[in-house]
Amino acid sequence: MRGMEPIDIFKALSNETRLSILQWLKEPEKHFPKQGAHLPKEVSVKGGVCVGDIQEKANVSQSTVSQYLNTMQKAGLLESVRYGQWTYYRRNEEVISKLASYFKTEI
Amino acid sequence: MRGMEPIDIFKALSNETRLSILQWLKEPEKHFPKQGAHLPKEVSVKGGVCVGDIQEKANVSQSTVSQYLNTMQKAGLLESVRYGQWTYYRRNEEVISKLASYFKTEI
DNA sequence: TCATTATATCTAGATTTTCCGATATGTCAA
DNA sequence: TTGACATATCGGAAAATCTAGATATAATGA
Repeated sequence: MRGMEPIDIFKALSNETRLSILQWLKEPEKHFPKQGAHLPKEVSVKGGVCVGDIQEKANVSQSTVSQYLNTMQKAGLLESVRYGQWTYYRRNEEVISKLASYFKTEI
Repeated sequence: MRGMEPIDIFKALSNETRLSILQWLKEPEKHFPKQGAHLPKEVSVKGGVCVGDIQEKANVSQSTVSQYLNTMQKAGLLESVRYGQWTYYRRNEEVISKLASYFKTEI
């Protein structure tokens, strides 16, 4: 994780769907009831949701959601873990809380 | 001032120059030494800086800075006061602090 | 090995944003 | 009035972003 780039983060947040995804991932169990269905229970991807589940909820094409998630990851808002054929995305709380302080002090 | 629209705010912040303007206006006396030069001293436009001074510092065309300021005002980040032939822009601290709480609680 | 499933990447047309020069509007002072 | 100055708005070419379909990659299981 390189230094936070506020501009890239703001660009990532400048889209209704991407902003929603970030908010959904605050409470994955609430917004993605089937969460973790594919995971054997000894594996934990805490807070992570797979691309397909996010796509279904976001209601955009598969390529679009994949690109959205990539954009958000490059901005630092999300991180991903691959497990088998699934990629689980979750919030990068460290960056997000840095962003909140940036907001308070710099904006 | 209508309800805050986070997306519009993030769009407004997704530009290096606009973001700088917002930050410059945190400390106008520091970044705009000639601040208020046109104002008779009985008139106070506290924290406000005129378009020309902002343009000079931002180093973009007059029409561009005017549009930037308008964008930021529509997003709620700035407010303007006209005095004679000058328009003074300053931060809308109320909206900005609402935004900071929005950030903490919703993002 | 092969078919299937999940995700990523490539490509491109449509849409939006950027940013300027030109021009309009508004204010002041002579 | 008129001319000079400050700012706003208009119009448009270029650049960036959006979003999807097509295709590639990777993992799984039969």
